Amino acid sequence: MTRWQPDARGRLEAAALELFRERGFDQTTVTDIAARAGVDKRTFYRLFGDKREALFSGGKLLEGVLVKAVAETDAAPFETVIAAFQRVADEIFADRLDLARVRQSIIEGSPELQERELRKTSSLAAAVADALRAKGVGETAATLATESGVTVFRVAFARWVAPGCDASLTELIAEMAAELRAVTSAPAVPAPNAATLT
Amino acid sequence: MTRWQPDARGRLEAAALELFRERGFDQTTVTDIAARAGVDKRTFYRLFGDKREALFSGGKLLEGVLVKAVAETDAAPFETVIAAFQRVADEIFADRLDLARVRQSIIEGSPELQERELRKTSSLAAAVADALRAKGVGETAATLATESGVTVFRVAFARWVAPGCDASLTELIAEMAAELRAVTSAPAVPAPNAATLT
DNA sequence: TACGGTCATGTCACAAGATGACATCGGTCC
DNA sequence: GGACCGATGTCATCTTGTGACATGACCGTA
Repeated sequence: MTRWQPDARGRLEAAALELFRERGFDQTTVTDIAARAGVDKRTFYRLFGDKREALFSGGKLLEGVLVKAVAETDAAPFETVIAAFQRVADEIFADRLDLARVRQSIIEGSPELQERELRKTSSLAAAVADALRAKGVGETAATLATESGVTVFRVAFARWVAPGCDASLTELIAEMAAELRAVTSAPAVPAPNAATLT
Repeated sequence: MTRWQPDARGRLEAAALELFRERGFDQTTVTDIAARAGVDKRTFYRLFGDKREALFSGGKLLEGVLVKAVAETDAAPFETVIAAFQRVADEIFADRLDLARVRQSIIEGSPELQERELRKTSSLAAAVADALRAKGVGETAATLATESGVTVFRVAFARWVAPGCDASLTELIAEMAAELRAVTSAPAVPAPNAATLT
């Protein structure tokens, strides 16, 4: 039998990232991942629900920071969510651009991973909305502010990891938030020009 | 060999819906579905990419109506998307509330199906954003208006299928759009009271 | 009627994902 | 030492999903 391996979880995550990058997600079997990490396939499934989860372990950390930020911020719902994402951008993503790009390119190469990412995002949104409701924000407002905030973050994130972008994620979030406000503000009535803050 | 069956696709969709409702998604095998429809498992996989797809066949129709509506409407981006969803609500969903409820309850019972639904929604959004860009709407505005519109639709839809709701989907969409505008409008400056249309 | 296409389907085989049941090893507590 | 326990390995099995090939129905043509 193979000797016991410390930090099986970390080793498996690293092995999975490497293999997905080298051969692609579909071309990598769970047995391959386990072999590279020096553990059994069964151990992989005890630590991760399925093959995709090996790529999405950071989700819990993200959720924690986000929820905490929401709880601590005192502003209107949408502004609170935006501020929370900006905090996450600083604390978690700022110095991990390269990793983010690798992960993103792996995800883009597999529909299965795209689905999983959407679900993770959705679950994150649910947590944020809960945090907002816990502060007394109404049901509908909490949902809409959260979803809008998530949209802003997603678009900003996509720009951030796109090649040839030198802006910081935090800046991009601010820009996209402003754009979203402009786009959803009351329709310009047939009058000549409506004054909007830009 | 089993006799040939007309409309294999329709039979399989119906069989899948029945079985998912009776036993749940996980407890139903593709072989079960095929057997009830009177065809072979292999035929199922030729008509549907995977087990989940049997529940999501209407997506293409939806996308078509939506894109057409966007192309034909002449208004600001966000308003265009909202109007398009309202048209879909009238033309497709209005008289299918019961079916929508059954489908929804099946989806809620399976994480895999939730993932697939999110992807379908995402793909729908991409199509709408493309339609918007085709009308000359800028890249960012198209994305943000679309995502916001989709959010409005999703929230409205959730209310619509919730038990004890008697409003029409179209009305709910209008309400949620107004709410979203209110939530994302510029933050109330420290001034006493900001006037907003409610 | 016979012939040759083509298209959908059935049949068989199989890799990979995922899970349950059980054995085993290392350490811990008494 | 010996009982206990948690993490791991091993084995068996089911299900998903796919490739390769055979068959049978249908269609136009000679």
